[in-house]
Amino acid sequence: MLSKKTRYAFRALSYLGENYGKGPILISDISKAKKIPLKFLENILNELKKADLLESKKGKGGGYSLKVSPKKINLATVIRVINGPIALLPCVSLNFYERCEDCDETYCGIRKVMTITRDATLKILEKKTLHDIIFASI
Amino acid sequence: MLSKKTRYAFRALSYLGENYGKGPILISDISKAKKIPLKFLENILNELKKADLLESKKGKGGGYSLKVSPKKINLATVIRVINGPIALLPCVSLNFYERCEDCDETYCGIRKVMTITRDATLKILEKKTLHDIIFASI
DNA sequence: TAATATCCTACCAATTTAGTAGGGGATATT
DNA sequence: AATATCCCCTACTAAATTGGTAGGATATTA
Repeated sequence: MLSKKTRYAFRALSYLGENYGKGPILISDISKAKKIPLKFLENILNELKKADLLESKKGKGGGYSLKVSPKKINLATVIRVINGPIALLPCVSLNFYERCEDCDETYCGIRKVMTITRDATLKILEKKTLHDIIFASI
Repeated sequence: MLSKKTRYAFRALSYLGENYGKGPILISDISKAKKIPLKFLENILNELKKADLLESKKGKGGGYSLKVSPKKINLATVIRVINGPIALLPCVSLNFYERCEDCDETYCGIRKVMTITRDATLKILEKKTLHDIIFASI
């Protein structure tokens, strides 16, 4: 399950995507529009910025904006930044790999299935972008 | 990510699958063979029993055994019993559905993607069985 | 009735989640 | 230069979840 924080991230990014090209957007605007607790949102946007998905500007006229077009931000990237691994087991994660104790990976049946599952999931989440979720309703 | 408990469940079920048809197996045997803390395993097996995947017998000569053949126990079922929802959002879960607040499901783009993801995942996890993970190495 | 083995209730420490509080620092305007 | 604006950073906290442990109750067999 994705955390509430991740769902907030998607909603905030959608708002920024809808306003892409219009200059910096205030945290407080996003907070109001998407009903996300302000200080929590501050934290989320900052993490997305550190992950290079957003850029920010301080002072009057400042705010956050997408660093690249909504078509270039895929959902797998967002989930990894805010939620963590996409795979169901650490030993099949591409970005957060951790070895299993007491398990020979070559012969582990669970690992084989979880690898297939990971690939199927990634095929979708890496293809779908912010643009897709913004304009899904049309 | 699947919990440690779920991974224990898979390992315990694999052991029971390997010994299918041999009568009741002791919790302590599974615990030793698969290196799972005894009392924790007790709890896990009991939950699997309540979910109708195992049957148990008390007293001397007792223990746990699979209620049906390893070919009839799919991984999605096990995950749902021990880990919970398979979907990435409650609003797209088939077995643990919960409505989103502040979201029109008909037009929610995130929901659409997460539905596709869920279906792709289930297609694999509902098809793969205990038998598959036991004999994956061959 | 004694031994065996599961079942049940309750507890516990560590970690994660979902925030809140408050000030610091950069920027723009007046 | 002063001030208002707005992001940035550190620290704290309550509640829930995770990963167990302890101990006795209950059922079964010999």
